[in-house]
Amino acid sequence: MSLLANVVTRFAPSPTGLLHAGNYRTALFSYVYAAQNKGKFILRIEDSDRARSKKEYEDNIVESLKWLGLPYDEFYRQSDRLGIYRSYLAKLIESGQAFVSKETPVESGGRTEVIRFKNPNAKIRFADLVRGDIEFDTTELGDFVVARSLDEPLFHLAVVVDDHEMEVTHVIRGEDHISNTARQILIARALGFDLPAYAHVPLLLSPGRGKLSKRGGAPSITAYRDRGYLAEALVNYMILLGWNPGDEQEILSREEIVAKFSLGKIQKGGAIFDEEKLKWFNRQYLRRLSDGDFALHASPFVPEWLGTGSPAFKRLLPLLKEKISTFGEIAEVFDKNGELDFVRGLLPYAADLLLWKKKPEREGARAHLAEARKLLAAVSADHFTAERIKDTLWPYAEEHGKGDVLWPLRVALTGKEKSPDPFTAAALVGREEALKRIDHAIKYLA
RNA sequence: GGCCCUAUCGUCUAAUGGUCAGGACAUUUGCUUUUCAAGCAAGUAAUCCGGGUUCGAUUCCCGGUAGGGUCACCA
Repeated sequence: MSLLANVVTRFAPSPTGLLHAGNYRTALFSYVYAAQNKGKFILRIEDSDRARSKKEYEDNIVESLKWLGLPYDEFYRQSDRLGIYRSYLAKLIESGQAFVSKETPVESGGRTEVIRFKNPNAKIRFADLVRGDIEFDTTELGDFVVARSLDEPLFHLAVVVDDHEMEVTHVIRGEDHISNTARQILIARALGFDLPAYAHVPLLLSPGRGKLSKRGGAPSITAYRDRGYLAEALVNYMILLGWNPGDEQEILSREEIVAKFSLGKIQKGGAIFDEEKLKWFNRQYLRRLSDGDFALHASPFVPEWLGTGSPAFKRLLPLLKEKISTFGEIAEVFDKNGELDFVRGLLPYAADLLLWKKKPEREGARAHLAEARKLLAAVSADHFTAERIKDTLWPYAEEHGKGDVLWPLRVALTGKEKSPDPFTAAALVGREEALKRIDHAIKYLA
């Protein structure tokens, strides 16, 4: 990959709502492309619509980028740059390429004049880095509005001025901007600017194949964080939506992504965001975490009675690591009726649950339980590990039928239809508690 | 509706003017120390349709169809 000189890309969202994965995927493309070329990545808040823009959304954008690990080199806010737009607007008017237009207000109290761009009605053609040549006849656009007044520039004017002033070389954005490009090129030409390269990436689609949108129920990026997804997993999944390195590798480190990325290999069709596959990626990343990092990420979801510092959590950790796809699931497994809440205490269960459905014999179950108890009692508290317990019980279980012995034991220990194996369960609750629960089950069956 | 864009398994995608059209997720089945999950193994599953060009097209061209985007004093 040859290095392009002075690459500058930007992510230019408007803070009018919480942004979703589709928005951040284009940010990711921009970031990666800049990083690959050792260029600059700019965050520009497009808040020229003052009425709809909110600081909280801007904060969320900054927070999301930080979480995803997409640091920007420069930060701008359009509302801080009104003077700049004003001077360019004045230039356009002076040269006769824009004019103040008298309007009849559509609604009462509406504006009576706006600034319109004098459309030369040209055919615009540009080479898109993703989709090739695109041609537009701008005649149909008419003399479009570029500002409400000198101090109230509109989107197209602000974008063109900013991209020029910030020396943006590559405009990487969603394909919903394709038809805006012609207008923006017209303005840039009028101002005598050099044009940036354009790369319009396909949109992310909802499962219903519509554009991913807030209204369509698309979660914000911070919602994924709050549900216990790993940023690296999300980034890995997002970069593969509409792009791939050309081989069959799917798990890609940040370095590999930056090294292998290429605008030309971006897909032209839209891609559906599939949460199932995201979960799979998350599981892959989650399993590679060290125990310390795992505990750190798990912490917000671990119930208070457990705590990540407890010995109990330490024992639970390997189990959790293979059981969950997202950290949010930790809260579920420890919930009442969750798979692992037996660790906290035994919930009432039906005596019949102790009977293995393939051979539901009360007496047999009772006898096996009694024998298992005897074997278990022989293991000292110091050696009460899943491995040791298994070694102790295994020969007996083999001899008398694994299901016959193990099923009742597991239910006695956990009170649940679904749970970890009885050896692990016993180790998890500890020797005293395990014996107590087995005693309880034996009485229960009497 | 005008304009623009797109089209490979259910989903994300790979590949090629000649391949058994490959991989991953999901799904199905089997295996693994009782259950559930995980893991492992195997299986099902795709080139939108119609014309051309060509010895040969999923690949190139045209048309159709379908889907998406956009048509603001929003961005």
